[in-house]
Amino acid sequence: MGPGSPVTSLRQLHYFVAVAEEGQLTRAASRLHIAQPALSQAIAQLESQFGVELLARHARGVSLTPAGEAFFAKARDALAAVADADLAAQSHSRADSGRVEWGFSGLPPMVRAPELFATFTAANPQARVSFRDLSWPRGTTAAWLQPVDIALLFSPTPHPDVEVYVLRAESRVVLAASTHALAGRTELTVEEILDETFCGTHSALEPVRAGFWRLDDHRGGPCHAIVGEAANPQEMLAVIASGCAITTAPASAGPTFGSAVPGITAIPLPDATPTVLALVWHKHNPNPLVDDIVATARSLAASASPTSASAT
Amino acid sequence: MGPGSPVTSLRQLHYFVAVAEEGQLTRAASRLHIAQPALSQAIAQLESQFGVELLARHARGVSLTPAGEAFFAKARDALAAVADADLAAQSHSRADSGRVEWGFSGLPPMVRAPELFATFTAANPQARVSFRDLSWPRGTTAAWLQPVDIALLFSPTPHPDVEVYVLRAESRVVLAASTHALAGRTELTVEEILDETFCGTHSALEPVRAGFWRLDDHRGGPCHAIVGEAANPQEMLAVIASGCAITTAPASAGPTFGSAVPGITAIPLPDATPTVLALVWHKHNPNPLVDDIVATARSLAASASPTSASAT
DNA sequence: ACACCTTACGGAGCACGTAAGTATG
DNA sequence: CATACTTACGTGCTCCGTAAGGTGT
Repeated sequence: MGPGSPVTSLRQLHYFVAVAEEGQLTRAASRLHIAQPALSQAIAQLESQFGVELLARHARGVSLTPAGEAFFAKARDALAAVADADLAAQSHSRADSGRVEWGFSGLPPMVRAPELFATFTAANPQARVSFRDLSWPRGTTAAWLQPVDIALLFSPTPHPDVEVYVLRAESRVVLAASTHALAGRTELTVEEILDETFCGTHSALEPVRAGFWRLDDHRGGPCHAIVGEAANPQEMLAVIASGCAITTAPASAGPTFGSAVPGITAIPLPDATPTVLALVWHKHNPNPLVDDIVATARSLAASASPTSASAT
Repeated sequence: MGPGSPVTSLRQLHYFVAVAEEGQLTRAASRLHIAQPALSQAIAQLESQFGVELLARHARGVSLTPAGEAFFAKARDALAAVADADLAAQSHSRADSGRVEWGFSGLPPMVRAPELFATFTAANPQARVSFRDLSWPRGTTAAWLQPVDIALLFSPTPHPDVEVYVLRAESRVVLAASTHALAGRTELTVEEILDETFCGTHSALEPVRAGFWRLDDHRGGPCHAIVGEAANPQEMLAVIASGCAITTAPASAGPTFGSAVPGITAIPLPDATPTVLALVWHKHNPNPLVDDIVATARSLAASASPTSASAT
């Protein structure tokens, strides 16, 4: 709008944010899959456009000037806003062409909820479904499921923009390496394992979610010992299998993981608070197939046992 | 972040927003200063990236599909966020190089507040000042003064991110054409002119601000007759000079306008609620010269009469 | 017949990669 | 001397403008 405004390009914003996050041009360049001199040029161009030094160069890399800090914060917001616009358009694209994208974390929808999935696909044979592994929720639930139409999630954190429909409650099991001291047990109590070493999760995870699987709610506080920084179920399994930590998991995940990874056993933990498996989706999602999925889930619950499922 | 995301360019966002606002490719292209086929290509590219029709083409132009509507809203937000990042960097640029940009509407700072301006420039001879005519505030006060460091504004609307320092209160005058029925009067009362035809303002102006100058606060409601849609003082003067409407204005503007535009007279309106002239600037503005200006204003007020000015 | 949008094609600018140069600990 | 950033230069891509082709009122 304003005459003579420098009008930065999105490319510059992406590049600058990468550099700010990495603290080094060389590493940022490799993350961006471009040559390092190209990045150097792009940043120089950005600085000359504004007439400010955004980066302070020193031998070990670069750091942000005050101006750089301010611009960094705004640039991240701007990129998020652009991504949001992108995703809105893609969502409509799927809605218009009869496609629907499921999000999940760990095990795919047809394993987590076979009846629901089978019933839906049988009733909508023309619908083209696709899947995306979302790892674990970082930031809010709304941000997490932004790239998909609907997702399956254990014990979702409520969010004003997100609708939730609970499919079922599940008891929990302890996952431990076969070499672990607890591996021989056929059943455990929460009391017995509160002081065990648990597997840690990525720092960007919602603390309340991360703590749930480590029994923080039973203990009333954080674990005494945490090992690892898993960002998704696969990484966590690796830590568990190595024998240095344990975790809890939904009961339905036990057999699958136990058979998939030879070195891991699942031990029932009946007195832990159960976890709930839920469908989550954005309010005002334009995709009619999302409504179909939820309707399918509702009718399944009604036909199975009229009071077993509830909506929020 | 997400693999395989279409990553729209800022250029596409600008183009799409222009088309959506104009409702026509041809007009949008001329507004963007590009040829119309280039726009057609760019929009087509955007649509093929997403796989949705954003625009419905018909003979008289284009309209937005539901997907287009959703994307339009997000695209505007994204562009605003990018512009915000731009302006933050520019603000730091001025701060680092000893420059400061004044915003104003109508008459420049050295006319509105000569002492303040002269004292500041005398004390900071090395400071390079620049000016920008911001027309009248559209949207919030914060958005209005985004492109500048500090601005002079009559009766600013409060905003949580904006600091205000009141310089002085001013009585108001009526501006009318020399041919107007009221032109012969040497003084008027609010009562006498409540039912006059007033000059209208651009629809995007804050209603509370626009109404103030049409005496809505005295009348307790909107004018009975409004003519014109002025977006800035110059356009309003044109309407006034044409004789079909009147307006109120700060007393200090009367002599200037009266002498600048021969066909206009200013008539005192002593019983109207006074207007206040204030400095406004963003909280956390990084430019030290902004603090200098405010400090100068404070010390001037203190030396003139210890209780005449106040800060909020 | 007019107004608007689309397709076709050639040219200019720019962003990238490779290679050589500079500074700092 | 190793690491990290900068400058130099050639190339390919993309975006734009001109020109010609559609389509509905």
